[in-house]
Amino acid sequence: MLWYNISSIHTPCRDTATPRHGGPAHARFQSHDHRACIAAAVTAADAHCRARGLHFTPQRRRVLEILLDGHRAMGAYDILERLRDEGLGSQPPVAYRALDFLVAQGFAHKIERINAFVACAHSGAEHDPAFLICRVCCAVAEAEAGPARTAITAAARGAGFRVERVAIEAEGLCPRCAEAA
Amino acid sequence: MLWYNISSIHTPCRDTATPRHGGPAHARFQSHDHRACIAAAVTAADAHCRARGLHFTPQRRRVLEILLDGHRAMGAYDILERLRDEGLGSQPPVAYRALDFLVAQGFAHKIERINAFVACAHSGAEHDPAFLICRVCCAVAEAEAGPARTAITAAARGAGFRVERVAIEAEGLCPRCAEAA
DNA sequence: GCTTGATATGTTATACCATAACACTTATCA
DNA sequence: TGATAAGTGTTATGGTATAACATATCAAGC
Ligand SMILES: [Zn+2]
Ligand SMILES: [Zn+2]
Ligand SMILES: [Zn+2]
Ligand SMILES: [Zn+2]
Repeated sequence: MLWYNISSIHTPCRDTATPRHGGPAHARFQSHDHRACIAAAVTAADAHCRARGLHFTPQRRRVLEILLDGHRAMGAYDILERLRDEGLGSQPPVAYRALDFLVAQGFAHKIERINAFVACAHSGAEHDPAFLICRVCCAVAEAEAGPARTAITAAARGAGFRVERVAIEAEGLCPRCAEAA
Repeated sequence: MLWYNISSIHTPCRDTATPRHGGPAHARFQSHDHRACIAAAVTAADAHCRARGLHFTPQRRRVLEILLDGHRAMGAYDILERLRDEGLGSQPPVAYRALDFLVAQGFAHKIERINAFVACAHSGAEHDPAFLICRVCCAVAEAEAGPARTAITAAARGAGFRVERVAIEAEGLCPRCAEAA
């Protein structure tokens, strides 16, 4: 189970601090080599693209690194801000194009509930993600949705609907906030 | 299984016609008394509010009627347009407040994937909705998500996460578009 | 009735999210 | 090396949602 925080959404998390690796709150990797974990994910993405003849361009790579580095769900404009600071782009389409690519390749996921993006916790391996979103602190975790996906796919088949993708997003209380309440 | 169409979203359904009851496409109620079905849902909402001391105000009632009448997923601004035409409100908060109320009471659902709202197909009875969204024609159906919800709730419990609400939204091909393909 | 607090509405302004469109560059391959 | 596809830079705009504050309405107790 991976925990991320999101930085800038409407409510109730506008004022949420933006924890980094080793920071407060729901960071899961309290004592791992985050630099190495970023490198591993980027390397995996690189190999994936190389094998398929896709262009893992500097911009796309950098956006993935930013998502991995933040280790939390981020809005497209959060990412754009980082890119701008680094001179890698200044207009929304720059961020959205890179994010579209990363999502299409499975290196990142979009969380519809909060209009945010998060690096995949599984290095692009085939999987069915579900997201657990804390309504108090806005931390986000990626969980396995295999059984739930199977259930909804079966239900849909009964209605003649052919499922291609499933978004499962649960809202509730993360362990920390549940304990505080 | 209930089918709705949505009227104004980004892609790929910008140009989608806005089917009404008895109209084309995925309307389920091809031969029922839609006027009566609207009345029944409104009456149920009225009773629900009366029992709880909630104010089922004319605005809220009218927004529910609009959703029921359209019999499809609608954006907040679609609804606002209707309200404006009828002299019942002209600014975004008017629509959003009514929608927030309806969603909170279970009379309507929000579909995150397409930023749209739809009248509940079960007159507010306790249930776990999942939505099936056709990526070609943007039709939307409400299905039962009980087993899937159970699965994801169990998975979350394993992570110490306490689930309160689950949004399950499947994207794929509706029967009609699957057949056409 | 009148006060009072809670709830709902009217309105302005603004913030936030996402894409269309077009010019230009870079990569790929025959 | 010319043709084609893919990626990037940039401007402008469209679509979604809320903050904030003034006003009105409702419900309950005095
Ligand atoms: Zn993932
Ligand atoms: Zn939390
Ligand atoms: Zn009907
Ligand atoms: Zn369809």
